Amino acid sequence: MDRGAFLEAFEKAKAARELLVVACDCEITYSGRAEAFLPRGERLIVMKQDGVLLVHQPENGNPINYLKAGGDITLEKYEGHLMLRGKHAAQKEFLDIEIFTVHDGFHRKLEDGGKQTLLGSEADMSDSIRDNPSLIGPDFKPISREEQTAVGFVDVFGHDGQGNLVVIECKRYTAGLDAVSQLHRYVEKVKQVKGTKNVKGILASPKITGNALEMLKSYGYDWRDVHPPKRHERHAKSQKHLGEF
Amino acid sequence: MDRGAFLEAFEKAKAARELLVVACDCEITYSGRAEAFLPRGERLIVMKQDGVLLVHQPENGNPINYLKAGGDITLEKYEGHLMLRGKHAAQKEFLDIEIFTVHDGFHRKLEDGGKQTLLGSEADMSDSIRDNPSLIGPDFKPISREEQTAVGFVDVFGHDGQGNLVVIECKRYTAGLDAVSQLHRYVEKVKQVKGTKNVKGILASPKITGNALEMLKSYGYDWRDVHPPKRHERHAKSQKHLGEF
DNA sequence: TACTACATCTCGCAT
DNA sequence: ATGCGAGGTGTAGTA
Repeated sequence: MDRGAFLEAFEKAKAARELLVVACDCEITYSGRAEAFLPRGERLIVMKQDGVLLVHQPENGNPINYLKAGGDITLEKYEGHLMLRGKHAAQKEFLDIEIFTVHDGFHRKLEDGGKQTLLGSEADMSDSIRDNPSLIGPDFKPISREEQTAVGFVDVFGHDGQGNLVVIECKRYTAGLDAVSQLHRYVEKVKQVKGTKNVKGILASPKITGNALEMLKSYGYDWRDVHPPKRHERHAKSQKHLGEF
Repeated sequence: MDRGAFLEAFEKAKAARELLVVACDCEITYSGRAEAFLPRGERLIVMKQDGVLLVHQPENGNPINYLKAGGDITLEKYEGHLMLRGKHAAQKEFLDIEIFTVHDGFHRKLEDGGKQTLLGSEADMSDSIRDNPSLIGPDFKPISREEQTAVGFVDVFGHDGQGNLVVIECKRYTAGLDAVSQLHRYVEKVKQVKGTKNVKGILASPKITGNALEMLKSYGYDWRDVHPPKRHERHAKSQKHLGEF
């Protein structure tokens, strides 16, 4: 793909708000929330239909450089080659891509109204606990789930039928020190707002690190081994549930 | 691009570990850390040279689906169209992309040994404080920075010359409740390890939320308005520094 | 490997 | 717009 063809392709793509993809040899400067420089090399550049700009190196999952939607992207001749400039006035940032050689590329309008459905999130986990409180303990009675009460974002909130409030924080992966700190914050807040010291803290996750468990115990909280639900597990649970009747 | 050409392109790209890019109409199923389904629509699929697989919708910055390097990717005929399968045995996850129509695409070996240099990270910020302790206060004396001591990950550690140890947590953006919790964890750890109660906590960030400031004060800690360094600021600082001699 | 914390985090949701 | 927390977070650094 020669320079003229790419300039033309870019203008068409920009005007029609099409996806533009190009493999090229380039050098990149970013300035905004930080400052960055990437010396010359071959990368994949993607301009999406909403103005998102991505630069991918040939390995690793994340873009090495990017600009969010809402900026302005231009392509112009620059000292014998090309300069692709992304400017985001609102955020005072820019991404300058000096393009030396354009290898391959295309542009096209993509039609996609699809929304992904996802099962196994932390929200699904707190749903699961609310619907199956015995996962926490035989006496646990859920009151609310992910409710925006005066105490803030508590994943599951309940009581134990023995005069204690119970605050549960869920993590869908290994719980670390940060999760314990978060739980502690919620428990302290509940104690303050409800004006009681009878508040138990429970961390529910499929795993917990050693240091986190130690810190959890030092606060007097407990850990429960709970996994985020998946389809087959939910299915198995439904069967068991049906069997109970 | 017809089906046969894409099958051939895929096999060449896979064998030579080349970048493969394709715009297509597809339907996607993921199972692994969670379970997800994305109904039919037009997307951009990228297979990188290390086996990373990305699916981008025409808008938004993040891939809607992906697989990390280390898995196996195959393309085969499937019920009259194509199935691109990524399997990651180690992580027990798979990404199945049923491709109905291939629109555009190319494959190419990209040569890129470039590493990005970046200024303005949190590490740069703690460097800046160590080199310029007056950013914290006239009496602050830094001792260590990001050192892995018995106290753990403390961004900047020092004393105030008045018998108090000082723990500083840096955030390059607005500090929230999580940052205060983190600082609190470090201060408590230092008190415990050093066997003293004379430990001050300081949160250094360009901004802090109201609730975070309130929580910070309730612990008796302080906030300092510090910005992550940028090139021109560092330049200005160097000039000032030179001027001091 | 496990653990920890950063990230130009991004994204959605609620106030 | 800001605050807050999740994320299939990813990634780097260290023990």
